[in-house]
Amino acid sequence: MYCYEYPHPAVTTDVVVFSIRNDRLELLLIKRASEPYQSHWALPGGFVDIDEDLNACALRELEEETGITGVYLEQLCTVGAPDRDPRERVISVVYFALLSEDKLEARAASDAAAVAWFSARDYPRLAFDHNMIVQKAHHRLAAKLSYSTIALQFMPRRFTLSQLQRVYELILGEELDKRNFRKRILSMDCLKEDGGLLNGGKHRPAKLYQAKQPDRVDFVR
Amino acid sequence: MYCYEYPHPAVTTDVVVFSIRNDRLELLLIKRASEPYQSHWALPGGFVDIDEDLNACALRELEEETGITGVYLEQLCTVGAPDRDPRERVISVVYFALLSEDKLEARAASDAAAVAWFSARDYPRLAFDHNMIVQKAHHRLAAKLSYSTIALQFMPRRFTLSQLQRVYELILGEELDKRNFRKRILSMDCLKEDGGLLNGGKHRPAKLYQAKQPDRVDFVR
DNA sequence: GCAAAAGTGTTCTAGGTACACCCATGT
DNA sequence: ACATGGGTGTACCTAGAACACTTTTGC
Repeated sequence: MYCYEYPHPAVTTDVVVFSIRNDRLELLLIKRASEPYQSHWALPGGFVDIDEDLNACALRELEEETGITGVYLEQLCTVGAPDRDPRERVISVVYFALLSEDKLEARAASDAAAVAWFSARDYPRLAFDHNMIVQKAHHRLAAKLSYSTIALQFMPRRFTLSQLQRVYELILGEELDKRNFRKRILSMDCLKEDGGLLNGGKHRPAKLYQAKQPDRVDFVR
Repeated sequence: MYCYEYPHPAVTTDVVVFSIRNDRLELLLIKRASEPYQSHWALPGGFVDIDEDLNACALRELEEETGITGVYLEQLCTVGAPDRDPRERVISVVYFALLSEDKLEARAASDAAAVAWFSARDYPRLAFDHNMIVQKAHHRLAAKLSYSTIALQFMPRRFTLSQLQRVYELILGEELDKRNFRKRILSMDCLKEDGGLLNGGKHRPAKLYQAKQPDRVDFVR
């Protein structure tokens, strides 16, 4: 037992994990194994250890519950309405994480009840206030596309400009002009030609590119 | 005594309060009355009550420690390095608040040890990780000037365009062109002419304006 | 040879920047 | 009358938007 002179809230981290899969923006959810909201879908997350940094907690819970590591992580907001969890007062520090499909393939293990990907435009009613949180995360993601290199976090090490354009289109929900897109991306000076070509289908092969700084998100424009 | 099966961190809110005073951007700090960091300057803030919403806590602590109410409040980030407070694990939800000078005059009471305003460009070494937090808040404030109507939160009910321009200049730290500034602000469609004039000094009186929606911060551009 | 995506430039438009003079008041 | 800040318009420039055809491959 751990006792305090004044009541203390519990603190959790939750993570909104996005990836591009099946030609759409998808969202990783877990099925809750226990009450409250048993068998409801929810964001992965859990309680902060008493000596654990907040983002370390987010990464640990993500790995424990979904097997996923090596993501880009960014703090989104902190929610703490007094009645958001029926058990006790819980304050949740929310992160959003972005994941490229190659990292996704490599680590598909899980120790949670159930883990599944959902379309970010069509997902079930979630536990707690998680629907509102996902909306907020989606909004932030779309906003950051226009003034940062954040979309590169969705890309595998090598990719074509058309693949990158498709990522933009899926997140923004609108088609973009190919020539203007290439002009703009290349002027950001965040990509380098890989030298390789991708022989995809019955058409001209596409040049492969890599991010100059795959682990950084830079502000541009 | 309040006891839990697992250890719980303490949760606080801290508030970075900015205002425009003495023709500069200033910052409200309190002098800590007790350990740790006794008699160091720090951000106003304190522990979240167990049934209290987070922003309600920020507003309450602000009023208790500085007498200030009626501010614009926005969540900035949450910090929680395990060793940031020597007493116990403390996670702090940080807000920033903006205050117009007229609200400031009206409520100058205080129940804290000492309260004082400092230049946002020259303030002392603060308790905890508060220096880093203030930097972050200043940065966010400057960024939001360019894509929102946030600067209006610094203005009294009635103000002139020159006064508003001065606010922009003080925060950004650079002079702006008068004609371009007026064109841009008026094209945002966030101001209405008050009808009144301000007879300031030995020069032509200035038109007074009011914010169309004084309690909202809108995104523009 | 045909279907399919890759790759490539120019024109137009709008918004931002640079810039100088007259106006209304107080002293 | 003069000193002070208030108020106004235009020319230029740059970045974003619109837009169509040739290239290279697989089948």
